[in-house]
Amino acid sequence: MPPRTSKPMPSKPDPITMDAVYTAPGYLFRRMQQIAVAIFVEECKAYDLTPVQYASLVSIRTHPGIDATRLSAVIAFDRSTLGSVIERLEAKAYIERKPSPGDKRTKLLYLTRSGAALLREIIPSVERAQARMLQPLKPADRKTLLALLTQLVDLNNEASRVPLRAEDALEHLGKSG
Amino acid sequence: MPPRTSKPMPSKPDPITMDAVYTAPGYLFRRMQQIAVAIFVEECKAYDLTPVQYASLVSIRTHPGIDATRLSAVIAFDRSTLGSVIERLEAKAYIERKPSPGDKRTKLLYLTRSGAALLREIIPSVERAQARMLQPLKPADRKTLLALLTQLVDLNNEASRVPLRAEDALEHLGKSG
DNA sequence: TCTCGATTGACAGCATACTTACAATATGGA
DNA sequence: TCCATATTGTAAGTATGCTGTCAATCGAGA
Repeated sequence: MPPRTSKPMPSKPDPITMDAVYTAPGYLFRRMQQIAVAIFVEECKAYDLTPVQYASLVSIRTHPGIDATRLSAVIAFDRSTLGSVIERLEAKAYIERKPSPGDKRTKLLYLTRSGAALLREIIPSVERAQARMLQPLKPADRKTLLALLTQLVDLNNEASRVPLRAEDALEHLGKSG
Repeated sequence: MPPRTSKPMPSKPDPITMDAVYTAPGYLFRRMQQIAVAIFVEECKAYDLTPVQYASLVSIRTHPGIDATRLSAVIAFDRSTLGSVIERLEAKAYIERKPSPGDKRTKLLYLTRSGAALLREIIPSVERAQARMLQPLKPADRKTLLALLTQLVDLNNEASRVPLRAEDALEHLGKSG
């Protein structure tokens, strides 16, 4: 509860408003990201998994044997950040790293049995979290917001430091040589 | 949309899609935040100021003599994070910390002359950055997105770990003793 | 007035998210 | 074949963003 002092307001010099911050798109995006992470963590706290770790696990399940660099392109993290994320997931025994037979530089990523199990279990919590983020809006507005955001993120893809390179960039993973 | 083709992938086993990630609101918020920061930093790189530092400077200009805890409420950072932000701003000589006459615990924050000057200079770059974030959308869609996002952030305020407590919570700053 | 609970700034620790740099390795072209 | 170039994982460094904890201080009620 904010302290509600009901004093008469004397002289505050020129109350320049905070609107330059509060109405800026960048501020709203940061706030919304903060809120989204808080909701995710709260809903999933029984599993001790962060949003980033969750996205990584889903990607590894979708692309078993992917390497770290390609994984970073698929979920739009930079390689450095992803390195420590992978370390933590490996420490928790949700994934395994195996040396690539063809390339001594790369290590291939696989879900462990326990990682796959966790993923199955956590999905309801994740869905609850995702729903809660948009809950306050009217259903029609949720659809509108998601559509506009999807569009904007896609059109701005190249503006980010680590653009998303979706599955198309990974076709060679399926090839034989 | 990112190139998310549903073409038949030959030798990939059971191509579980990434849609569970890509269409999740939380993922879109994270992506958009990434993009927004990248655009801000790029437009403002001549000034070496981050979005968070900018918001802090604006708040201190609006509320001269604010203390760190109240500043954290006004821009919705937690106190720990803000501590290091303030340190950096002080190291760059954009702000000063002065002991509070009434309360030995708090230190009051003020813009320096150089901080005020920087703020005046950087505003065009910040506005360019904010505009660029929404640029790819049609003007009507920009308005819609901003309106929905403003609404959502406000309605979800309490869900974040550090809810925004706007100027209303700061009335006592105007008091004399 | 005195004491207890709250507040404040500081610190340690963890987890993104980015930068640059580097060694090991791979690859393509002369 | 050999070399210039590129890629890969890793590391160090900076900056949010959160969790705790702590000592100093403040303020309100007994």
